[in-house]
Amino acid sequence: MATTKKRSECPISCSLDVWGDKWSLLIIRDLMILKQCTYGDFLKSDEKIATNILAARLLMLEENGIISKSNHPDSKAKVLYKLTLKGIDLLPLMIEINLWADKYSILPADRKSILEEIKKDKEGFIKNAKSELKKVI
Amino acid sequence: MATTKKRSECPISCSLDVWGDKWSLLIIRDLMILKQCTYGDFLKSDEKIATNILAARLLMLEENGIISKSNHPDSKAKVLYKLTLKGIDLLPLMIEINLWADKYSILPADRKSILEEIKKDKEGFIKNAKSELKKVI
DNA sequence: ATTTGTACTTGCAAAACGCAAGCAAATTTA
DNA sequence: TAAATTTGCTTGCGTTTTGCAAGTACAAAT
Repeated sequence: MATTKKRSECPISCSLDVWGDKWSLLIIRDLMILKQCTYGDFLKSDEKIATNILAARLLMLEENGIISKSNHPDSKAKVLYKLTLKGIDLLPLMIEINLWADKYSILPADRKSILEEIKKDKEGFIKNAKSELKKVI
Repeated sequence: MATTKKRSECPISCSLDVWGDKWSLLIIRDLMILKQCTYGDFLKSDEKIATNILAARLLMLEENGIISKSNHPDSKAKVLYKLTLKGIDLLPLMIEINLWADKYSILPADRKSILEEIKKDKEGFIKNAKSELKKVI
C-alpha cells in the first residue's frame, strides 16, 4: 500500500486523508477504551468490521504513525496494537465527537455516564485519560 | 437516497455514519470559513470534489440536519447553503482537528496564524465564531 | 498428533467513486 | 429578443473500494 496522495495542503483535508474514513476512528476508539487490542478484539466490536478492511486500516494507521504493533506478553501468536503519542493526541477530537453526539442523539447509558463526567471537567478528564494511555505505550 | 443504516449505537459510529466520509467535513469546513456557499463555491475548493459527489453529500448533510438550503438574495438561479445549529456545533471538533494537524504537520501560513489565535483563547474563539455563524442562519 | 486460536490473505460480487458530458432553468450579453 | 453563459445539478460509464466468505500459516492447547 503506497502512501496516499494528499488532496490539498488544508489541515482538515490532510487529517481526513489519514483517518477520515468510516472505520479508522472506530479502531482508534477501541484503543482509547481498551488501551491495547489484539486483532481479534477489534473484530469483536459492535460494528463488525470485515477482516480485510481491518488489516488494511491497521496497516495504514501504523504507516501514518497513529498506532504501533508490539508483541503480546502471553503469546507469540498474538499481536498487541496500541496508540502512539500521535494517536493519543486524537483524544480531544474523540471527546468532541462524543459531546456533539450527546447533544443531538441518544447515547447508550454507559457512554452517557462517562459524558457527564467529561462535561464536569473536560480538561481534567483529558489529562487523566491521556496519562493512562501513555502508561502502556 | 434512503436513510443510511447505523452500524451500532456508539456515538462515534453514529456520528461517522453522518459525516465520516472523505468529503463531508470539507464541505462543513467551507461553510465555517465562508459562512454561506453556493454550489459553485464548493467546487472551487482546492480538493476538487466531483459534482455528483458534491450533490450527494449536500443532500445527505441536509437530510441529516447539518446544513440547510435557502434562496440567494441576488439570483433565483443560485442556491445558498448554510450550517444549521447542529452543523455549527461541529466547530469545536473542527478546531480540534486543526490543533492536531498543527501538532503533527506543517500548516499553510494563513491557517497557522488563525491557529495561534485559537491557542491563546480556545473557548473565546469558539464562542465568537459560533455567534458569527449563527448570524446568517 | 490433532485440534483450536490468532492474524491475517485471497477471490469475487456489489457498491461507491470520479471523470466527462449532458441538461434545464435563470441570467447576461449582443 | 435571440443567443450565449451561468448555475445547479443529473447521467453514463470505467475504476476503485468495500464487504462477505473462504482459505492459509503459524502458535498453542489438548
